[in-house]
Amino acid sequence: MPKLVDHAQRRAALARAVWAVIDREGIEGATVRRVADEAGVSVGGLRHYFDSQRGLVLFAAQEVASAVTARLTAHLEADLPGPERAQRLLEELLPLDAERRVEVDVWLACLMRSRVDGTLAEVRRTAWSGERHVCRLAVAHRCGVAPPGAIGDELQDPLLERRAGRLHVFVDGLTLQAAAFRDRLPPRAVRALLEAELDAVADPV
Amino acid sequence: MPKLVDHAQRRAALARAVWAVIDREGIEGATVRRVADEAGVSVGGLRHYFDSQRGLVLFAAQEVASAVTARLTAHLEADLPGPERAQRLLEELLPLDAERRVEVDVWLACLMRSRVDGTLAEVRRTAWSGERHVCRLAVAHRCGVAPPGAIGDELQDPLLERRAGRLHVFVDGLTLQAAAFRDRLPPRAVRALLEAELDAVADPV
DNA sequence: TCTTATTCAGCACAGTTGTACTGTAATAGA
DNA sequence: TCTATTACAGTACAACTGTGCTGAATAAGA
Repeated sequence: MPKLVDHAQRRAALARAVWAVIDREGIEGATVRRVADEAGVSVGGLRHYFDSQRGLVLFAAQEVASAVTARLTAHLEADLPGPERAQRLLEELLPLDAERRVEVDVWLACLMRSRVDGTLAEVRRTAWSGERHVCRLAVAHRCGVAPPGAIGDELQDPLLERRAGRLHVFVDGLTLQAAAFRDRLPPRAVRALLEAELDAVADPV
Repeated sequence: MPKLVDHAQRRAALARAVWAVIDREGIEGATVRRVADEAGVSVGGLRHYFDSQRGLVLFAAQEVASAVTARLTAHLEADLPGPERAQRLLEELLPLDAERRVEVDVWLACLMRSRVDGTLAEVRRTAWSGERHVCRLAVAHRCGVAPPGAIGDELQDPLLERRAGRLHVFVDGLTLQAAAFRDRLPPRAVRALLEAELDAVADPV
């Protein structure tokens, strides 16, 4: 046998190449040839790990979810006061630096494509549930109430559950605007808007 | 000379064909051939009105802005109580029926592409300013203060100006979620969320 | 050392793409 | 009636696309 490559790690690296190409040329530029060039392999080599281009893009989208989830769990394991933890959690979803900007760009591109590409529709649904869960966690930590246990569990207080829904919409708007109108919404402004929104979440009990 | 066709009207009809194709197959499906098929002309016939595919897509995006603007001015000329006018104005930006859903899908697709297609970058900027203006108008009409005169003019009350910015983010989030997660956010829920947000805009003066 | 499964590179191929080009039918103005 | 111009259809072509295939280099296990 040859070098005996770590299959999962190799696929992850190729997914990062997809991110780089999408970041540079948009999702329409994410062709097998350009991704292969970006990763420094041939089309045949790429095809050894992904049997179709759709599978490649799908995996790249799933890797975005994985990367975000990893950072979120790290924040949840860290010892932080509730309000600050709420802010940090939601900031992980926003394009506040180069890394998260790429993730958001890839994610939004795949989100749009999921309308006509069925293979992406499933990851879109799970991402919505996951993001809603993060919003509920943020509301719970901001207000000092018990966080929901599993994904899909609503907050006990109906008012706070409603506010989590509103927060979800707001965070998505912040994501879209910060990604599409980068010049109008620099990271500082994004953080300030998010902070104000979290204050409003906890305002009158 | 032949039939002596109305050039502008013909271009508008072809732009609608672009909408239909993007709605059905996404922006990647908006090739000259498929648009020509949709419009019932040949590629040569299409090229007689648009000398490039990018120009075709650009015009289709501009036509979205035109359609929305036309409806907005109609609402502004109608005689309605302030709060209801505010709601109606913002509802024109949201995918609440089939027509507006197509517009939003086309717009979001072009917005994403504008990151890598310079010809779309300009229309993106003007759209942001226009949408911000609509949000300021909505806040002004909801709160009974003087609406801004020209696009770009801020609200006199800094608090209300800040709330217009927040409303802008929220409306974009609502647009994105309603378009991408149609099953989770039916039109009724979208309207309710918007109404609650407008109530919050006018809540404590 | 030999075998054999793994990791890739490279090419082939059919289909699609944007754009340029030619030809043709049609009609307004002379 | 003649002519020049407009509105298309159709074709051509080079570039690019995803995918299938072949084959070579590699190194772990016999």
